[in-house]
Amino acid sequence: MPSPSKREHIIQEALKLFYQNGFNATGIDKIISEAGVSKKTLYNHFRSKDELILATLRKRDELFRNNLMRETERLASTPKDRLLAVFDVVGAWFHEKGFSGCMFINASAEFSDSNSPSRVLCSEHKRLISDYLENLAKQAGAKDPEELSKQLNLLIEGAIVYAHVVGDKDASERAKKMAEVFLNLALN
Amino acid sequence: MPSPSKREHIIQEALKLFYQNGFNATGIDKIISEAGVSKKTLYNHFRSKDELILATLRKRDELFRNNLMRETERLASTPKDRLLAVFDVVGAWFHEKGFSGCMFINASAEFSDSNSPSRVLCSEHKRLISDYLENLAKQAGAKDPEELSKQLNLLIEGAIVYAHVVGDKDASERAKKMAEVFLNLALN
DNA sequence: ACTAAGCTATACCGATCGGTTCACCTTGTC
DNA sequence: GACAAGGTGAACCGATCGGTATAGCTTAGT
Repeated sequence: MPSPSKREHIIQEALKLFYQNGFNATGIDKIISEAGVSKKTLYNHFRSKDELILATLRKRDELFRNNLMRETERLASTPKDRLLAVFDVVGAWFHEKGFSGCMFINASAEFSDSNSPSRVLCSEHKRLISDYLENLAKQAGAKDPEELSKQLNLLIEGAIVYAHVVGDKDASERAKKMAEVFLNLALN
Repeated sequence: MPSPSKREHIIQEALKLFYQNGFNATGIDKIISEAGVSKKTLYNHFRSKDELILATLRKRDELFRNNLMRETERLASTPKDRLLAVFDVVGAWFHEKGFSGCMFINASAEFSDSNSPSRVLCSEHKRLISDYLENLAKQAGAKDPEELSKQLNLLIEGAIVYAHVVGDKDASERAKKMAEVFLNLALN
């Protein structure tokens, strides 16, 4: 059977290239040369480029959300503090070199069919983050946890766009201040 | 000299295709066939695809901001009301069929070099919208018009992403309610 | 009526796209 | 030591990419 570690390695390289240069702009040849793998091996693990993209997005979702939760819970201990700490985590992300916006927003920009597996995954990713926030909001005792989580999520998306398109890396701080307002409104 | 109307027509078709299907995914051949124009004519008006993209983005910026201002000023008469009406205008945009997010966010996702002319234009577009909001905020008597405009802009970007990626077309209403909070804080 | 310019249509260019095929090499297993 | 499986590297496929060249048609200006 094909080696799982090879597969993982291909996905790792695809992650970098797709994120840095986009999906359509990144060719299969670039990926295999960067991964140091033969074309046949790649197509042994993935039926097509589309499937590789899908696997890459799944990996990104996993890594991103795991990191978000881990860092959020490391920075703060109460649910309320954590709902604010989320903005510090994304702020640190903005300042990472190589930051190129949200990979799922980027993917949604490139794939026009909103029913395609990739687009569905993008939507799912956002929903899962919203779920995490909603859970924290519940624990914090918010009146309407779903509404609060959607508000905070909207602020996060706005900050990401601002950081990426306009280059305002401090957008997370503005969003955090705005989040405090709604947090206080929701918690009493 | 090349006919300006031909040039305009090419840009119109490019606008549709680039917006609906993305920049890299839209080939020159598709554009000329859709525009009913020969390849030579296109390259008579534009040195390269990059230049056509740039001209298309400039046109989009012009059309989008003109429409935003016109509709905003049609829907409301006082500066404060107009700052809220902006969210109704983008809400109507979300519900248009063929809505595919913000063309400048999409372009920023496809072009990785943030110093490229296209990316600079994207950043500029967002700044010009922020300027418009700031002007309204000033007229409304906001304490810190620049801060308020950036807050509202961030809400707008968040709503756009939510509407496009998640498909929640009512994100503009949530953003509007959130905007009211900051509007009231800033106006007194 | 002649000319010059802008147009169309088509063929063509080299490069690259996603994907397949083939011959060979390496590796672990019985 | 034979064999199967997964790997490599390179050739190859048809299609498409952005861009150029050529030949002929239409139209406006003098």
